[in-house]
Amino acid sequence: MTKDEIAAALEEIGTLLELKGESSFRTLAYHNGARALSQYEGDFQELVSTGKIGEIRGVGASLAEKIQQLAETGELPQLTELRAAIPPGVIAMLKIPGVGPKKVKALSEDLKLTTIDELKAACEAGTVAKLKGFGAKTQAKILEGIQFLGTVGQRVRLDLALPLGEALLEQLKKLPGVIRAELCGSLRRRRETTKDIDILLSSDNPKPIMDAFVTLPEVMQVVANGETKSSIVAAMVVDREKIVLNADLRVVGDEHFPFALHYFTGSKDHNVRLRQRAIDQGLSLNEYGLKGEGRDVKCKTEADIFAALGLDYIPPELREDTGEIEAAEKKKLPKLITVKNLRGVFHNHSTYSDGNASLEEMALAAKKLGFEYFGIGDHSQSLKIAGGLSPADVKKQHREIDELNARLDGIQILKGIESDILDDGSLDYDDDILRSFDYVVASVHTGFNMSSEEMTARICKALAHQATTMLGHATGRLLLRREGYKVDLDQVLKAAAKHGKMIEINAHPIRLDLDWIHVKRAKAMGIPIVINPDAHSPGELALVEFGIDVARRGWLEADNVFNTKSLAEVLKELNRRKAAW
DNA sequence: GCCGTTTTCGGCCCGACTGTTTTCAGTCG
Repeated sequence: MTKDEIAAALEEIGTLLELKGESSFRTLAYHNGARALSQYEGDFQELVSTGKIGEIRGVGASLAEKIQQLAETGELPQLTELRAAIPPGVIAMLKIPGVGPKKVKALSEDLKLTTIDELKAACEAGTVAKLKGFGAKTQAKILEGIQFLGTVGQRVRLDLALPLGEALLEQLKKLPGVIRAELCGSLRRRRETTKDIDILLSSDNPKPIMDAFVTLPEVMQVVANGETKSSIVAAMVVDREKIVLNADLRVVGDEHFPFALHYFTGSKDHNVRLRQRAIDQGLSLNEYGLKGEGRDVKCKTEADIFAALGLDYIPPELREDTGEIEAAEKKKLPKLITVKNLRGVFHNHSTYSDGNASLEEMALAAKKLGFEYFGIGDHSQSLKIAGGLSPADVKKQHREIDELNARLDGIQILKGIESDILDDGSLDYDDDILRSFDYVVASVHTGFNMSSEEMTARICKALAHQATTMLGHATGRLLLRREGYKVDLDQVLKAAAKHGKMIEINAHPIRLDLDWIHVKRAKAMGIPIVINPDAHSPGELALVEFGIDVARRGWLEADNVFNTKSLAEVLKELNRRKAAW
């Protein structure tokens, strides 16, 4: 077993033990061990062969033995037994918001429920409410949660789906007879979540390619295996999670490739509009070609298709029928930002709060990515659970930053804070301390159940505060896990514009908040956007790439994004803001 | 199950919130 597969197995044991009612400290040890293992950057095979797995911090004698066994045999009796004792449907119940291990244990043991469907039926019959510790409200909340899961379906986050899609694509590209191959669909458009993987390739000899596709190591199940289209269920461990997705492969002759690429990239709405445009010009567009009366319009690339229809090339991220065709016609498409435009980041954490690396380690990692500046934005004092900084901690951190800036070359650390927006909309320190920061990221972490009116007023008040530089994760959503708090984002955008504040695209792939639709609105209102990784470890700094995807989907150019500016320009602007306070 | 220049036993980020209770359990971040 690979390191990541073992980490996933430990994660699974931890979860299964939770459902059996094990001590939370013991189950936490499995989850911690899994994370420690997956983040280990040295040579894992060497650790296995020399029996030194226990040297990883967070892995003790017991876990080391289990890891060793999994690495050598791929099996562990403990895991096999746990899996046999707890049905997958019971584990799935954990995904219902508001339902944790204790509730699942009661539902599965006392009511003998084994699937979400059975749970739904039990709620509708009213039997759940009669269970000790449960009640009418809990029962209603569970039903609501199940409905939420239903609307989410089996979607998978971009950062988890992409590695699986790319793994399949790379293997296909190596096969003999493949001329061109690309990911299509929502993965190519870089949507936040995806429900299947679409792959297109061109070849003159599809049969052997199809046969190879349905026997790739990631294949769990073959759904269809034809000449031009095959479907599989594919699985891969990504970031300690087992990702399962449908994957479709379509093979076309190379002369059809650009048309099929455009067709299967979508979106559907974009395609409908483009086909209509073709009809208006006396042409007909489908996945096999662009045809006029008795003639084919030859196209070698997608750009040729757009050109034939009188349009500039439209990047996949913009193909949502939100005005891109009109803009392409007028040659007014944005020159989209790329990850190379970023010169620094502002919202990151260190061991001062809930990050897992020191300030210096984080700053050096930022330098390695080519950044000129690294802004720290640890949590503020009231967020105790995340190790929020007391005023004394702030002073200590600032002294360390001064010392590091004197010592380090090629990277400047900026003194920021992620200040909680308190329930009444005020910030989390008094003005004297707030003045000691170069900038303030204001974010909501508590009181998610407020009404939309209250939450909107709360955030708008924080935006009116002179110390606030930018708004962090605007809705607090966690993709496929938790809806954001209720807030009127249009009012928030108005307040940001009025007070000259920036808004963050939180690039962490579980958030991607502000979403691309509101990013586009923010751009139209002249609000500067900041792309922040919200990194809690050095490796997470690279997550900015997912923020770039959102920015591109929101039509942003480099000029619209504050952290494309040089260190000198950034300092000048931050100082200007402080001077105006 | 992990960890330790105060500990090899006894802790383990901890407080808010909700819904169930009548003093607390479960969930969340």
